Amino acid sequence: MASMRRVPDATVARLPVYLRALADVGDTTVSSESLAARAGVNAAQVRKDLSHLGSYGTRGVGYDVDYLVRQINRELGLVGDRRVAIVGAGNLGRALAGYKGFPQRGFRVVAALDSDPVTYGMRLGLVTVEPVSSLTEVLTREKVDMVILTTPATVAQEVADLLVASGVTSILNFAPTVLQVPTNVFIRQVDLGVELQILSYYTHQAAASHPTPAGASVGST
Amino acid sequence: MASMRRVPDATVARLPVYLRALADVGDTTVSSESLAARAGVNAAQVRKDLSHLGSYGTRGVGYDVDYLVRQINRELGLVGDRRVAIVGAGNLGRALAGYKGFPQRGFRVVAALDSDPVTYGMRLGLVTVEPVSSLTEVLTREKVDMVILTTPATVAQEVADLLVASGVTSILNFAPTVLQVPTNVFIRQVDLGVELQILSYYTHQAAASHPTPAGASVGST
DNA sequence: AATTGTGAAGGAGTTCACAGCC
DNA sequence: GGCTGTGAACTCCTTCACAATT
Repeated sequence: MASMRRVPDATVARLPVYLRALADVGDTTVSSESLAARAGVNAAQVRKDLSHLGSYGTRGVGYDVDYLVRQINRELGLVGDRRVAIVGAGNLGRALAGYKGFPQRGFRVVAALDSDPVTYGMRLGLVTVEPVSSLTEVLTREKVDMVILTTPATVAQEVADLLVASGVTSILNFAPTVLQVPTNVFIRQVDLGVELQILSYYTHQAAASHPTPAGASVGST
Repeated sequence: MASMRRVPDATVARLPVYLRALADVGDTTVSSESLAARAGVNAAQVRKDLSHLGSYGTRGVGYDVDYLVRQINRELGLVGDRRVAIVGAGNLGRALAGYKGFPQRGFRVVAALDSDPVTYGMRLGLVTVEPVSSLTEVLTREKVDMVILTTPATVAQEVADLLVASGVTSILNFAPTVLQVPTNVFIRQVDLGVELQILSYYTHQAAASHPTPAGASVGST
């Protein structure tokens, strides 16, 4: 049965991966087994995950690819384009402004802001860097849905407070800081240093078991 | 008791966060409560996590900050500097080459490679882009410990095969692809599109419950 | 008095295994 | 015969609650 609302967090985290995998299925239908292989998970997992969205498969056949893609997109709230602002125009912010993967998946970078006057007027991809002092105005003008935060850690909390005050409720945070925000604001944290450190642990462990370097591949979330 | 080897994955993923949090504790000791607040987790969680490394705290007092930092670093295998190569010198690869957070945490970018002749000789931070055709040679010459993969998705698997053949066992993959690698190779996947899509889900859900926009903050891993 | 370390309870996520359907 | 949907078993992770320790 479909409705018994609330999809588990772990499932939500995998739906985008299924979406990615479905993009290069040649056929019009796909089995849980085949989709699982492409997404790098267990087939039972795929079936359980998809069952949370409803009974969209056909026994003996599999899932209709196009239909499934539509259902997952709907569940993720990926309807029209999402409008994204990048706050912090350093190395990383500049690279993300031009990242092809965003427009491909429906995320349009519509503004870039920084606190350093040197950057004002710089062109990043399709937008021009504006002063962070006009934050609220820019967010309103560009109808921003979500913010990518790429400031130094030292000012990240301060900027986050401003964002919250301006009504932003979705932040993808690259600053290596645990942001304090109200509970109605959603944060996803990406810390590249942390990723490398975790990787370091597993590599180190595998190396420690000298003779047999057998280990397990480590996923993400 | 300390040893009953094997620290749970969930704990490993939090150790770097504790490390980050410990960096700006002013005092010489810290309580699980205080550390938990800084790291954004529950105090019992902190205690259980740290108990996996051994009994390094003092009842009634807390944990000695310096000592704890050393123990966590040791557990993560963060001893000397780690040598990192960036494969794929596009937008993202170039930005990561100059990312300050890496050297700060002991990750030195010692090489950059790309398949496009236009990029050969380009200076990224401290290194010069070399052709991916000399991959094996460069990895050996620079004693590379881990690779950051920032190629387009289309060639990511192909390049990963090359890396594996050259003996690389740690890959931080930014390409939106599930890489097929032997079990002795460790992969961490960072997919920026996926992060935004997950964020989109929670935002969308919160918006759907119209009148009361109360939600929960979403962590990362 | 304060705070750790941990057994036990509780919750979440995964995998199995098979009935049910095409 | 092939494949989904799902209850049940299992494993992993989190939180509670308190005895042990300084």
